[in-house]
Amino acid sequence: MATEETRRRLLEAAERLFAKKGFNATTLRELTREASTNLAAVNYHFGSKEGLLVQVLDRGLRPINEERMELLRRARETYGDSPIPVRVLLHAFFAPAVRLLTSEHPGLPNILLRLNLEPHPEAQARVVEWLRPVAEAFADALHESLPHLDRSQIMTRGVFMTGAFLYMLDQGRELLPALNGHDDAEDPGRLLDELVACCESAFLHAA
Amino acid sequence: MATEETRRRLLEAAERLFAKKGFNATTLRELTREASTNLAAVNYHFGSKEGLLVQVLDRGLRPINEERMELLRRARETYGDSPIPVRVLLHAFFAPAVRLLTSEHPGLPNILLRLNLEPHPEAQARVVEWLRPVAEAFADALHESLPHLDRSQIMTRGVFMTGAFLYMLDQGRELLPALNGHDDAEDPGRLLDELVACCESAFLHAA
DNA sequence: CCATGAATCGAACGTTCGTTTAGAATCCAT
DNA sequence: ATGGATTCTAAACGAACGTTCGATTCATGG
Repeated sequence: MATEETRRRLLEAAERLFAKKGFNATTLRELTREASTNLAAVNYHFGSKEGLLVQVLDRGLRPINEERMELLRRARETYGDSPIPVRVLLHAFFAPAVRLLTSEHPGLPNILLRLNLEPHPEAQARVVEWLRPVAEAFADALHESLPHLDRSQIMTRGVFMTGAFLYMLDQGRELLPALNGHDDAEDPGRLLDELVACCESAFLHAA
Repeated sequence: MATEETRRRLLEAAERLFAKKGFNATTLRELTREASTNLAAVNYHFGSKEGLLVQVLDRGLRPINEERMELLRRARETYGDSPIPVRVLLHAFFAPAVRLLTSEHPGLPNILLRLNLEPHPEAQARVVEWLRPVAEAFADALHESLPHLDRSQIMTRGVFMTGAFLYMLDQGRELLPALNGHDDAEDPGRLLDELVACCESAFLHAA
């Protein structure tokens, strides 16, 4: 058979179901039924259920981090040796994530949030491994632009930012319309603007 | 036997284990062993595993919400008919949570975060039921203090705020020290100040 | 056209889970 | 002290899980 087809269907079903019901609560029987294949397919193609999770994360996160680094590189060129404005840095960090996580991989924010809470050592280690260089690069750049903040404060606000970001991307499409009493689809562009503005304020506020 | 003693031990073991391993990943066998009682005790005292979760949440959240409303009432008295400063509102909302969630119920932020992500309909409905009047009261007060923001924007930033808050309280004790390279225990007071300041900035920033 | 390896399939395995049940132990009012 | 209600215990149940395995099907290069 088209050798990549089943893999792809499994990855898509996994992303959707892991986000909807959680990793542990998603059964391989349901997942493989959703992907129109056999129960044994996951273990054949990915070795194990957790191996499938790792591939789901890799498929979604790698392009985001690559684009983040590319935008940071371009900003560095644009601003030469002078500090890159905080707003630009935040935009470079958030824009790829907002774009890809609202369009191609809408389930990932939920999966990532869960990953911080549930112990999946292998998958967690992979995510940290992918994210660390990006986080370091942006923390360095932020430190240049905000010399009055020490690294500890930058990290604190970075965690603040990350939590707010993931929580908002995940809950934005359900909780917000419910609370607001209408269900006009959240405009990703508007969401990104709000996010960048909020985080910029959080970073710029007097220490 | 001292009729309340077993219940209390079960509630404490549940709060600790649900936070550490998650609701689904916590087995009643481990939980009841931790509470030095029998496997059947949970079903006897709480009807089911989910009944135990509901009681854990109630025990932790009820005092927080009561104290929030009390602080809001006092602020209303203090400021009379003039709008309550945003900083005061945020403090009234966060302070009880920070205090109780860092001392008596350190596991609750994690449980609450998970609850937003995993579907436990009964428990979720209870939390919403407890939180709704509080959220409404604070949203009203915030709307008076920030008339240039419409209700939708206030809710958006409230969600932003809640995500950041829970994520920070939960990750603050693990992720932050790891990222900062030292493990001095986070000072709850300092954490609260940072939180209020960040959120105030996020609310005050130009729309 | 057939042989070969990859891919799929049905079926079963062993484990673990939450819950139930029947009975023993304990407590308290009489 | 005793009888009934409350609380605890041990054991078992049925269900559902991830994984494994041998057989089967399929695509493909010789």
